[in-house]
Amino acid sequence: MIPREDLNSRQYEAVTTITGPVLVIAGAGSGKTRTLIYRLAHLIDTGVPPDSILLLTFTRKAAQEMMFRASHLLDDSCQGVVGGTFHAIANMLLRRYGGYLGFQSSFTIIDQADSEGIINLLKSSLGLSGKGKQFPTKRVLRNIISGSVNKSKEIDDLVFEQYGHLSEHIDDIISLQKHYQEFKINHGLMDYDDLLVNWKRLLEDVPEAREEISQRFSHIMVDEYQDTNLIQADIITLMARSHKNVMVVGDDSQSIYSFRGADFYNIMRFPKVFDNTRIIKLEENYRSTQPILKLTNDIIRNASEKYTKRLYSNIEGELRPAVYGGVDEQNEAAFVVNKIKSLHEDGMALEDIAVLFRSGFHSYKLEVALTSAGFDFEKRGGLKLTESAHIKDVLAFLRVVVNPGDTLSWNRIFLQIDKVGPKTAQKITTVIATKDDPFAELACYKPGASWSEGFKKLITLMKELQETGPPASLFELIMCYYEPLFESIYRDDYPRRKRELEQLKGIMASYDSLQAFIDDTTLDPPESEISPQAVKERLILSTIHSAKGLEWDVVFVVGLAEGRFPHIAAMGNQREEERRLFYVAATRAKKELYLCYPKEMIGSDRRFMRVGKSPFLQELNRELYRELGGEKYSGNRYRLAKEQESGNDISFAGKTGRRVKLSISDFTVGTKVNHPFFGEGEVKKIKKPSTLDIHFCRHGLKTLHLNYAKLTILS
DNA sequence: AAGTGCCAAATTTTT
DNA sequence: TTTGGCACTT
Repeated sequence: MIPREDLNSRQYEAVTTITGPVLVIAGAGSGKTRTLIYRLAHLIDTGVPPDSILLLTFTRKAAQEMMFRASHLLDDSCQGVVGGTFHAIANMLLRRYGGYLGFQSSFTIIDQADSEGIINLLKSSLGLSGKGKQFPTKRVLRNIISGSVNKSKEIDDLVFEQYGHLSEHIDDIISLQKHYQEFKINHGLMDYDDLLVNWKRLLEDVPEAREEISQRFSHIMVDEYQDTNLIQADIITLMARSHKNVMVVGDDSQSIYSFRGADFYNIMRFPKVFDNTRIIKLEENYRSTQPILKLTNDIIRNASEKYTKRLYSNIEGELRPAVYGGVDEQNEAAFVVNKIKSLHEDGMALEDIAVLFRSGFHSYKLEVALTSAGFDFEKRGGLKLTESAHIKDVLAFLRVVVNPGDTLSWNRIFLQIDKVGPKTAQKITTVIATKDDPFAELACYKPGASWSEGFKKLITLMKELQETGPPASLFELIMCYYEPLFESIYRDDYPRRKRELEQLKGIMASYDSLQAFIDDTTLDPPESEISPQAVKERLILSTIHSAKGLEWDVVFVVGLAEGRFPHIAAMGNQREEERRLFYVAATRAKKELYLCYPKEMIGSDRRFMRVGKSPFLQELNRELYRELGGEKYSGNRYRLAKEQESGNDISFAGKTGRRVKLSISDFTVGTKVNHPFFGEGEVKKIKKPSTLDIHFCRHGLKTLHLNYAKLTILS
């Protein structure tokens, strides 16, 4: 039996006494996932076979976390429980039942970049490229095309309201969309949306499959229900229709994936879809101290649309959250590094600290500062290993072996050959890929004189690859061919990429089915770091999106500046979503919360510009936080931090290396200098350790630090 | 017509 | 760090 003494009465009720549909609406840190896991335990205790229980979540991280916590609480009894993201489950089911829908025996799942690639390809072949101004941007187009899946009646609104000037292109857009769908079907490709659409189609159109699947999963539980889109909600409804053993858990204030079609109204609809739904509200917060909770409640207070929950906490603590305004990004980073240093010295484990930010690149400055201060960290969000060009190159070989109709991968392979450009590659691709046996076709293809040698090598490789062995040996074969090409393509950072390929080899070695490997690398791309479990004692840097559902003792949120957070282009509903994003970030903190922003940033025009604190910070009640900075950190301590930093890391001050390092004695009042951003200026004042006041013709008076500013002396 | 090389520009979030 | 455009070469 599983101990359940830490459940409150309502959670206990949800877990044990309720059968049939349950909707749990719960605030941040109220033990949503825990309730799910206890229910899982309860089901297993009462004799439900583990492998007939389906646990669904939205993100990979959440799925991993959930399964980890389940295994932690249930030990071996959770073996066989099926858990994962919607897409991973969809893939599993479609591989098994896809025949009912007339799928070819092999299909390849493609990622966002691939579908954009197809769109571009079609655009040019349909004569729609060029003069791009009137045609939708990549992102708009993507929304139109993928949006058609979830809310097709809104396409017209989207195009006409927001992009009214596109109305003359509506036929082009529709034909592009049609071609895109055809292209995918003809080449055995499926994107993320297709997985769900086909899953739903299977459940709707094929009664025997629906029956079998419903019986296979007699109990369904969904975490983060506010992140599901309409199709996913429909799938849940269809799957649970016969037994109604479904429990969903969500928090409307944490809905941050609407850009993907997630719709938190699904929560409100749930009781209407399932009769006799029991609704349970969990309002006690078990995560954060009262002062942090007060602030986070204040963040969401200003939301224009919300379902009021009054969160309360019984966790003691007096420390109010802190707001720190740095003079610039370096200073902001220095503050975070200093604070982490002192926390760590006081005995706080690094893995209990996290730094969160809006976008992947907001942490660049901090990453440099942390590295030079000797901290090891793990970055989450941003580029994944499988998204980099060299990995995709290698994967392309494997993908054509699995799915010979995969035009995109063929194209990628041909492009690697010297003297073959986009046109030639496409020509070969169109000739061979539509045939029944592209490999045989390839062997007969007559290459041009200038690149016949490389092409012959490719043919040899492809022959060898077809005599399939285990994935690891395929990798060896590919590398024999690819490595020489690879060295010449990526001369600059050859070693780093080489290391990543080694990593890929390690991952492949653990698979014995090539198909499984290909699917996993698309649905569940490995992080670029090696064995995340092995290294524990590490600080986490993460985008807020990837931090969802997790918690740390101490949380820093950086980059809370005007124009950066909320994102500059976010208006209306999107802006509300940014606010919820901020809410999610702040509610990750258990004991201490620091909100930081730089007062000066480098704008897109490569000039410094002053920015204020984020509007979300401005509207907060002043009494709920402490304001740090001013005296304490802009003074000595700040300079100290900067000097330590630059002392450890010369490359930061003069990355180019050719710049002679100037010392304070090289300057006198009146020295004319040049600065890469500010232009020409004149030294006005020399301050203590190595700081100069310089008047710039175009930007006025600036205080610059010698170790940082890339100054050259003009006279 | 295709391929190469260089410089400039931009870079939200994720299944 | 990767992509796009432009001029130049094959």
